[in-house]
Amino acid sequence: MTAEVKKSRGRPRVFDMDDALEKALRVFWKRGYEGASIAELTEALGINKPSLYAAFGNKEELFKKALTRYALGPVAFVSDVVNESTARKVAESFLEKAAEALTSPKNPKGCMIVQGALSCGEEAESVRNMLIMCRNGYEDLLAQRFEKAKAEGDLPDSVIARDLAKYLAILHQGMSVQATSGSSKQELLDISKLALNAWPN
Amino acid sequence: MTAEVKKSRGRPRVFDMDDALEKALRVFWKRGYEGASIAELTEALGINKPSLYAAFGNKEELFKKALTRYALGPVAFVSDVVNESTARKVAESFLEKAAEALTSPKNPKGCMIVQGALSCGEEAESVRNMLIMCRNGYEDLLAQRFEKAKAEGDLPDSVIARDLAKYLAILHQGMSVQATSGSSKQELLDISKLALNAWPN
DNA sequence: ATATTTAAATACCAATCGGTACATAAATGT
DNA sequence: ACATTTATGTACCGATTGGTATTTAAATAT
Repeated sequence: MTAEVKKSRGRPRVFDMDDALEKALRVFWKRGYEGASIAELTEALGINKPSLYAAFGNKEELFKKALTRYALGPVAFVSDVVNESTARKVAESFLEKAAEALTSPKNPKGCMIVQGALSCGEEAESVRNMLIMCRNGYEDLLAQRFEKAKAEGDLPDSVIARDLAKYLAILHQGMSVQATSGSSKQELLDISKLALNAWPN
Repeated sequence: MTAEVKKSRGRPRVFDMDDALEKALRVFWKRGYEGASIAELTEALGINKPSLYAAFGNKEELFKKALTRYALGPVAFVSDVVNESTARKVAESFLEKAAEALTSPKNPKGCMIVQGALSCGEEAESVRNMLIMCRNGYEDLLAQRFEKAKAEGDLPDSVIARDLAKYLAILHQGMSVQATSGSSKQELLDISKLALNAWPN
């Protein structure tokens, strides 16, 4: 049995909401929240404005939905890497996956959570704050993982888990900027290797 | 003798161009290029639109002038630190000055060259490219300094100067994002210290 | 068949965007 | 005194912004 039960009442939607959201995600990813106009979005989705508003609410809600999709897709690796067996491997894996994701030729360069609304007008402040929470969120995830590593004796007691997490977050965010400046995956991998020389024993 | 010779012909300008440019800089610094509207700029400068256009050309030219001022002011430290006596001291000084500049309570958080137009609409692409060139510019400056250090025997031949420069650039750019996410100067200094553990002997 | 439900397409909205025409005010040159 | 030059303030420009009202089309329920 295919799961799709389509006994919907009225006129059927002519576009696929999942496809549309993916397309919207890529516009926001490339342009940022402010830089993505409704006109560019509707053109990319191949639908008219009223359809977009009916399906997704408004621009901010569309962005939120795209962001959720982004978190579950292109940056899902963040929640994966904390399952690595050692703190060192978490860091290595995190940076490697980041270098890959930030420079993939299939996608816009850089990270949507970093670049989506770093500086913006007043009307985009709520989106900016959303992204700040996202960034702090994955940093916290890493910090918790490194706390665990300390408890397990995988990391010395002397290290500060939060510092390691923030170090990785800074590297990721800096690499995101670099990716939009033209750095290649290999360059980012080289710097990742260099950066890991700072890792505690 | 005060240098000001004011035998200007027509009606005198009622505002100080230097003050105005400083105010414009701070608006762009906080809001980014797209996020700063002409309305917000004229309000901050305390002048009317025609005065702004007469004095500075248009929005993009005003941004360029503000950017030049920014480069000569808040981020002049980049050209200073390369005069440190050793590569290690260059790196230490660079990161310390960056942490200070990015979190100063007197200024908007973060770096205008990093955040001014990371993601943007099509009409701001030229500004985006300007900022990319700025970022690559100071990275090049550091790379040259580290090449010199290698030639002097201050750094081992095995290190790649460009990698060290890019590492510092990534740290700076990541720290800029962190500053806008709420990180304090002390936090950034702590991470800087940690990051320097990766420095070659 | 017909009523009901939902989506599509067109056309429109006020507000804001960056940018200017134009008349007036304030200075200097002759 | 008067022409010239430059800046100011008001009022305006077309284009674009995010967002809707309204009509029409396409499906199901009865």
